[in-house]
Amino acid sequence: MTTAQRIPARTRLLEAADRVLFERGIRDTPVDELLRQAEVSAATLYTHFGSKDALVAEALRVRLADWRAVWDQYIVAADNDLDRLLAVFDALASYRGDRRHPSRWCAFLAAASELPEAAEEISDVLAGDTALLADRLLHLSRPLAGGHAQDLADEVLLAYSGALAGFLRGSPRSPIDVGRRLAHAAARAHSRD
Amino acid sequence: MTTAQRIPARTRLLEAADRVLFERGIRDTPVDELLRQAEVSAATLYTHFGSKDALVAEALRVRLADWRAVWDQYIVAADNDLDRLLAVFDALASYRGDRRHPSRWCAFLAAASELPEAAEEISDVLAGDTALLADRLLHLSRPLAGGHAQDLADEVLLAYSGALAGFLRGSPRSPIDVGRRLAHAAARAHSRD
DNA sequence: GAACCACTAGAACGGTCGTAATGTTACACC
DNA sequence: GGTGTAACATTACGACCGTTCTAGTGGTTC
Repeated sequence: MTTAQRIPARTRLLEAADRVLFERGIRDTPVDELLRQAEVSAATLYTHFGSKDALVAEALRVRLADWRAVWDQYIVAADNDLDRLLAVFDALASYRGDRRHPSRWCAFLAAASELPEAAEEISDVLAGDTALLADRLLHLSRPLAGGHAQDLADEVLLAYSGALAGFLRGSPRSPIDVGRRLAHAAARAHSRD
Repeated sequence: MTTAQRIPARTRLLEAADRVLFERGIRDTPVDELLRQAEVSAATLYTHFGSKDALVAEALRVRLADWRAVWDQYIVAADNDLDRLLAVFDALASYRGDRRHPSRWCAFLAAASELPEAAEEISDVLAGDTALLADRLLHLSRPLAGGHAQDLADEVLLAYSGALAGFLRGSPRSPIDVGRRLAHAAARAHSRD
């Protein structure tokens, strides 16, 4: 015990936050629960982060960076334009399969929904997630749809968001598969003309 | 004043709930705000509904019924199979345009996201919404996709959910238009084979 | 060995929220 | 014209939550 656990308190807090916050719900997770999970005292949390909101924001930023890295891998691994565009669904499947980042549906959309008037710091991360998705999908759409790249990108982003919302509905069929099919159909529709 | 407002307290409460709850956020709306908006006393709320949760559940049930009715109209008004399937987007645009039912994105999905461990009564309404959508879309998909009707229905439901999530992201392009296009592409893809 | 550091445990504060209780008013019906 | 019912305004209670405070511990550094 003591500090022989080596992992610093700040890291343990962020990991506990990532593990609990988006699975149980941000509002439904009291600070005490985070303290218990991280095996950290209240004073430590407040010296490191200043507030629960700030910890939430930081946990979201970490998630966004992790997610971006996973997505990167799948884009690089794909070997044609279509697969590169659809890689976002493979990355999502992989990210959700990783038990270190559990989540009922989507951490960013959940934050937006649960905390409508959250600190700007928090809503900024959702904006960052959306911007990342929009920018990349637009870029990946260009070789497939040319002048209609913006339309295709919008459609894939919507299919992606729909897949996430599908988890909230508890769909019997895999939302990721359905979303992928949908994006595929959109890509074919745009590459035909 | 007095009871000369004719509209009974119960109705005023439900209307206020519908007006405020899903725009401001269910958890972010304290009971006092509902009382103020409905011009009703606390005792009246608790004699009529018993709890805030029960009022929320009832407001959701009313929404579901209203939404179903609007959707019905658009299905009836459509004059071919494709338009009948896509009517869900026109109905959504109409419902969201109605100022009497404001909502940041979707009342049912928001309830599921904001109240993860809500009373069963509440999560039942989300299940009811999903079931309504799934059943109807499957039925409407059959004349278009035959044996692949289930796939098409899944895809349209996902496009619909994605459009709703699009409002959370504050998309610059109209999520409903994008969702409709996506559903259209899916329908064409399935009717070709 | 003293000063500092990151951390711990636990209690306490201030605020908010859902809910219940209390006492009052006014229309509606027999 | 008296009674019942529905609604009224206001206050109080009890729980919970985010945050702060107090006091203390163990290890590292000069």
